Amino acid sequence: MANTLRAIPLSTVERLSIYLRTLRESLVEGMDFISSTEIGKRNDFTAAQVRKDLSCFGNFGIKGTGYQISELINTLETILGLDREWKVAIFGLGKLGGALACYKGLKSARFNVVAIFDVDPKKVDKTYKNIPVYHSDMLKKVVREKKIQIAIIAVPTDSAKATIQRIIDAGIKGILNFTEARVPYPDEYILKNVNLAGELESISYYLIHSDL
Amino acid sequence: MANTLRAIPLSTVERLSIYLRTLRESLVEGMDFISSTEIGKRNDFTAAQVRKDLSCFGNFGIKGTGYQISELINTLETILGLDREWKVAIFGLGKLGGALACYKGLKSARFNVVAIFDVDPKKVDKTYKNIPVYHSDMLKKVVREKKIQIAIIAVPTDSAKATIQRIIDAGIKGILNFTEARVPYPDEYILKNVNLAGELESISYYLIHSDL
DNA sequence: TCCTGTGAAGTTCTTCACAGCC
DNA sequence: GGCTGTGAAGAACTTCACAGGA
Repeated sequence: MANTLRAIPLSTVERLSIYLRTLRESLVEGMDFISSTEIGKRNDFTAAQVRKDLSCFGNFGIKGTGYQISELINTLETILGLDREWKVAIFGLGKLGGALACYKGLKSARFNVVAIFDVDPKKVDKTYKNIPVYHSDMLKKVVREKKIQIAIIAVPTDSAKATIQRIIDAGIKGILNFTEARVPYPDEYILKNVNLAGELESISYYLIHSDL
Repeated sequence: MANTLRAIPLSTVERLSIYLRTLRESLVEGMDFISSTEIGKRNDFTAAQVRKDLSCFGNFGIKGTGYQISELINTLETILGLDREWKVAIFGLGKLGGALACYKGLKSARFNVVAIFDVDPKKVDKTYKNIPVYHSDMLKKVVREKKIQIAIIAVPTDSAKATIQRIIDAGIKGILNFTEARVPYPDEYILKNVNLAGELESISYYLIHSDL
């Protein structure tokens, strides 16, 4: 059954993103319908997992046939909130911040970078790839005026904690953090950490512990 | 009890990285011992979780006192394989690849970028930040000569699948993939995906579904 | 007293297996 | 025959709660 927004696990939501990518890919390949088995095969999930995930939100499939691809794409985009434009700000115009500002995957997925913040006088009050660069002191004002909803943190480690705190205080509820700083945040916020060092460290762990 | 390398869940390994960061931080603060409660508090885990994770690998704590910080740092570094140098290659010298090549967190954690691969004649056969840049055709030869163990993928989407396949064929067993491509890989390999769009999509999901 | 280490209990997530429909 | 949707079973992970040592 369907359509509750209660208690969907994060892992399910993350898989929806992956299913969506697979659906777009198979649409490009000219397919009309796709089965849970095929979605699973392309991503190394079980078919039951795929069906269970989708059934959290409704009955989208046709028995004996599978899922109508273009329809399911629309459905998943709506579920994930990709049917609207999100206003994103990047904090820190270093190498990583610059790379993220240029990243094609963002714009194409309705994540629109409308502001960059930095503290370097040489960077501030100019534009970078047509995106205005503001001094971080302008945070609250710009966030209010531009209705920024999502922050991406790519500042140096030593200023990360303070930056995140100010972003929380400014009321930006969605935060993607590329730094190592960890900051407590209110329940109604969502803060996700991407930890490059941590990823490599678990790779290192498994490389030395997979005996064989 | 202790010290089996059986069946440690990925989530435990990933938390070890986080504990390690916390330990280094508290060492800098001048602490000698730290309790599971304090480690938990700084990262939003329960104390029992911290103790259970650590107890997978041995009895490192002192009852009534906690964990001796510098000792536990050494222990975790050994467990995670950070007591050796890892040779890393970056594939794709675009904005992201360049940012990763410069990233301080890598070198300081024993991940040494010893080669960059690209196909652009303007970039190949030069150095970038003192790291030699090779044409991707040289993959097998360079991997063998430099004993590269870990690959970071930052190539454009359309060449990603083929690149990853060639890296697998070349026998690099640890792969960190920043592209959207998904490729099946042998069991003894470890391939981790960092999906920026996916992270933002789950933020988007929770922003619209946290009623309140 | 304080804090660890850990069985047992509890919770959450995944897979199984099959009824029902195309 | 093929495939979905789903309750039930199973597996995996987390928390509880307490014995025991510093």
